[in-house]
Amino acid sequence: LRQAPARRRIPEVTRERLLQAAFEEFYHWGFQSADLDAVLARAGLTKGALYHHFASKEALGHAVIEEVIAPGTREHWLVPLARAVDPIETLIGIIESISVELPAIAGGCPLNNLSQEMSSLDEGFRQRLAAVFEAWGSGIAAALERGQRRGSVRRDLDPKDTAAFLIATYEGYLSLAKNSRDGRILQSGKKRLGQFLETLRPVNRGPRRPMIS
Amino acid sequence: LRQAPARRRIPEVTRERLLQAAFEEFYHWGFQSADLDAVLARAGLTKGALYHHFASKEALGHAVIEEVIAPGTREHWLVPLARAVDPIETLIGIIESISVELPAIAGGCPLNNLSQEMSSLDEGFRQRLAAVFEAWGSGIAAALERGQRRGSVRRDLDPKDTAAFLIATYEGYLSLAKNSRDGRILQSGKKRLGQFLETLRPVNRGPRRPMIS
Amino acid sequence: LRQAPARRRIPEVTRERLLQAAFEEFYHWGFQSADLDAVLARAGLTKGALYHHFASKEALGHAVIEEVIAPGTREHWLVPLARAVDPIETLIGIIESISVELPAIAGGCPLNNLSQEMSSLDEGFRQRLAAVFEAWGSGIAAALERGQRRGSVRRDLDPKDTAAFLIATYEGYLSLAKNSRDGRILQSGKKRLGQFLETLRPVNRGPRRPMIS
Amino acid sequence: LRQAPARRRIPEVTRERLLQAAFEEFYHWGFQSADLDAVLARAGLTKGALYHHFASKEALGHAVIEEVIAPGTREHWLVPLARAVDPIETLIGIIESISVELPAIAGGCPLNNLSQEMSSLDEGFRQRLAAVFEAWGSGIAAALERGQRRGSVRRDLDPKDTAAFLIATYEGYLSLAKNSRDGRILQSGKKRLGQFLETLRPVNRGPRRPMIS
DNA sequence: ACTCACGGGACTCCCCGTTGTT
DNA sequence: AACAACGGGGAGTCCCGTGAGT
Repeated sequence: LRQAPARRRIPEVTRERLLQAAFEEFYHWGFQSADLDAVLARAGLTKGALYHHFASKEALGHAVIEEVIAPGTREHWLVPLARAVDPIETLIGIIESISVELPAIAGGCPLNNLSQEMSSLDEGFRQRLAAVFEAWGSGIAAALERGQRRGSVRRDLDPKDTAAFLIATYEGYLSLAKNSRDGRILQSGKKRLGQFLETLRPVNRGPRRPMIS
Repeated sequence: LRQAPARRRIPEVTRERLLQAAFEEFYHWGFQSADLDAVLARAGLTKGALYHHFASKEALGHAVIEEVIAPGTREHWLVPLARAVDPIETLIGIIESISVELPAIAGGCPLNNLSQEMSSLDEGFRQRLAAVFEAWGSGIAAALERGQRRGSVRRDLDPKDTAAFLIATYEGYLSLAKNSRDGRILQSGKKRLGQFLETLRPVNRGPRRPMIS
Repeated sequence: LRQAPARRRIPEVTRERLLQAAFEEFYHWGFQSADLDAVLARAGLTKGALYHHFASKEALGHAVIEEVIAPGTREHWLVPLARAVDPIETLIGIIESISVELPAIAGGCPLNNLSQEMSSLDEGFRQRLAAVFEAWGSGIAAALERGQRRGSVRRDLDPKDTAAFLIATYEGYLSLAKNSRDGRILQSGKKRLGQFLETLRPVNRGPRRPMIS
Repeated sequence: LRQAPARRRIPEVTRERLLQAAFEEFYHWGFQSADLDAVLARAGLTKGALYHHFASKEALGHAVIEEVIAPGTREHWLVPLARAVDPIETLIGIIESISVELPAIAGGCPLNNLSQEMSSLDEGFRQRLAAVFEAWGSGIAAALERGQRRGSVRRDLDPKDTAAFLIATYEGYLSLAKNSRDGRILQSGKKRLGQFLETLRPVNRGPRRPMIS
């Protein structure tokens, strides 16, 4: 009549489940309006587990940025770019892979969502989010620089500036698409960004001229 | 020519004060986290006045979109564009006029803020915000079309598409600037957008070639 | 270009509309939970009219008892009984006329409803309601006494006591029917009361013996 | 044999204290007008405890019916009747035991009070209250039937109908007494009900004739 | 390491009543 | 006599956090 071994208590797993559940609730409701009880229900845990691993809701939010959102950006953008031989081709591939289906666009970009909501309210959020944006921009810029050195990217462009333009336009289109619930607007954005990326190639490599230095 | 002491019981003024105070609180804290008591304190009114003019916080939010945010967009973008002889010059002027000072960029775009927060949570918000985006895009597109007919805008571009690109990039840069608290990133964006707008001019009018059709 | 004569202001009519609307709202929601704004909407009037005619919600409630409920009891019970040649026949007729349809029984007895809710909370209500009950009981008792003098009612019964029994049983059945939403229970009660009333006839007039003195 | 200091964190006790305090407040003020803060003050607890045990005021009301009022009826009526050898004697005993003192009659019957107030407003209340009435009536009817089989109750009466008459008249008298604040009216009712119950005995057992078949 | 019961502070909404006005 | 605008006090609900216990 022994008790089943049940779920072994593995703190790392518990922490990960909390982070994942919190990410999903924050993503849907925003950080401030998210309900910790809903997070716990989703994770199948209780208050005690949460406050054992995190000091407060705010700390949980910070951890979500650092341990869920930042790694997500890394996997989606930075890792492929770091491995890329031709950064432009890689960026085009990433842009292409963005879903234009409703469930995806209706949620928007987690990073941008949190940033819009919290960056002006909590300095701890802002700095952590800024760090993610910075890493994102730096990763793109570094890839472009390597491309410049290797000859796959025009030399007369500013990598940092170009990266910022890419990110801004990308986030802007996601934002518009989220509100309009219209996949076509995102489709149009993907096309524009693709065309822009083509102009970043060296002149002798293609017939196109650069749009913006 | 003395103004009456007034101040007492002018419903239009009261309503306007409520809307303005609500706009400011919503702009700062987001809609869901905004405190109606703070709105009332800012407006110098009480619960009775609010409940008399608006059925709920949600109704107040809807009214803020329609009666504060939408008119703001109209005044800033649509009116100048409607009067414009050269739409490109006008758009460049508007872009130029954007402040890069911290207090301005730290808040972000009211329209985009509300949209990010509420469009996926409340259909009433989403539709009203979408209507503002739609009017904004249509206003730019109409101005570009007129420019095409009058010869001040290249004929080989799609007005709607171009308008969407402008808005997306504009909002994206505002978003990045808000989080980074760095005016330089917005400065860079303004420059990029200005350069892009120049490429929309007819070819014979300038030496530049268009970047994106 | 003269303004239409519109509704002439007839204070008595306004007061009556307020009382009627208040009665209906109180009947449905109970006094404490009734909403004065709903009363006014039903009456097609506004706060000013109400507080011109009544000092407070409480005063309105008092007036409803005295000017709506009490007259209702008078018309339904006292007037027929006062005119009655044979009080027993008259009482049977009144009992027979009670509707067993759902909309009627679901509301219950207005007098009893208010009494249950308010008599232990507000002495002003209690006294006015007690006065209505007292008049009701006295009216039945007086009719029975006249019947006794005229020979149409058994002389070995106490009129006051018999009246109280009638009212109690009548209200009790209405109460049960209201909760059960079952007309059959009220039907059964009407039958019982009718049989009881028959036993009040003098012995030589019918074969039955009285149940309770 | 010392009792632990206890008092801390025994959910069943806490829940019971909430139910009891709620019952008393509802009994005095009516459900809708009862103040949850008063309930909590009476129970010596706070909002958190209430919200932990009950989802809403409505749920608390439902629980009060099922866990306070229904058991009260069971103990007072159903248990004695279930054990009764002579149901008529038992019923007379119960009726006799009703207090005619002011504090008791001023409150009225908790079941009837709630029923009057809520049965037409909330279907959840109505059904739960109807279930209590149904159990009450069935308990009396079952006891009468047993009496009929054993010869202690007249066979020419309908048990269900007779039970309904008893309950209706009982509740009606309580209602009148509550409003009049006069114990004599309830005294009179108890006498009437006692006399009626005597007529339910078999004919050969006593000299009396039945009043109502 | 995690559970459960509970504390307690807002926040939105409701609604009675008042005031200035026509 | 009646209206519209507004004052202002809670009421019910929500939800973050704590603490004893296992």
